[in-house]
Amino acid sequence: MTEEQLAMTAKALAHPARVRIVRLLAAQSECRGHDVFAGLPLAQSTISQHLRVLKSAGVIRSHAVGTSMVYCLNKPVLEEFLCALGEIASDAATCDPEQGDDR
Amino acid sequence: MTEEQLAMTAKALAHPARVRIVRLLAAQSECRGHDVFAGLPLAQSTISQHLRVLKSAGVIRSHAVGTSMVYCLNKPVLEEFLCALGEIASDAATCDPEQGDDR
DNA sequence: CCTGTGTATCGTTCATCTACGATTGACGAT
DNA sequence: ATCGTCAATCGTAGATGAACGATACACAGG
Repeated sequence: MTEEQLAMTAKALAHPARVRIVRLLAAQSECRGHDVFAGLPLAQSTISQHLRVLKSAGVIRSHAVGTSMVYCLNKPVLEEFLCALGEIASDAATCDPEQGDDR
Repeated sequence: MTEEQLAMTAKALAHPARVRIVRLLAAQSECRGHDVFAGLPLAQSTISQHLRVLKSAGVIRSHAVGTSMVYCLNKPVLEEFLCALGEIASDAATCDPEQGDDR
């Protein structure tokens, strides 16, 4: 995974409202738009925007059901992201103590 | 981990230059400032700023050695982040096909 | 046909991010 | 003392993000 791709996915997750959405979707598998809108203390238009960000990063997917939308996590994308980061982390030696921060 | 904390760490990783830095540090354990500055096609001041972002999110640590700085990953922080996200992802059912995106 | 519901999009405002050059401050070496 | 090196910080310009209300559109129900 390139640095751009990693950064893109991270950016999609870089806002509390979006993390919340991801958690909602994880908790209930498929989730109607109304439930998402009701699950956050934000205007509908704002949430719609967050959904778009998540979707264009590939973190979630959506499809219409009747008159409304259903959103769900795109698990593979999330997993690939975790995997790529995990590899980086496991490469790292556990840079020991020397404890404090200086300067 | 709260949504804010998750989002904060994600935000720290939400820029290609910062992902790059994290990769550099993972690759060489401890890394002199000069090497970081040389490893990216950006001005020194810009890189220094990115380092600060990573550091204040707790993703990296630093200490002075002689006249220069040494940076290293803060592995536990990275791991906690991965772990928290991993739990979310594993909660999620694999929201099947219905394939396409609509609307 | 009119109305309401469910979402997306537009336009705007304010805040934050990114990048840079210039500057600063600490330290070593000459 | 003077200079060069290393890294952080300042100040600024331009880009992007976040939030909102208003509006637009598709469709279902009456």
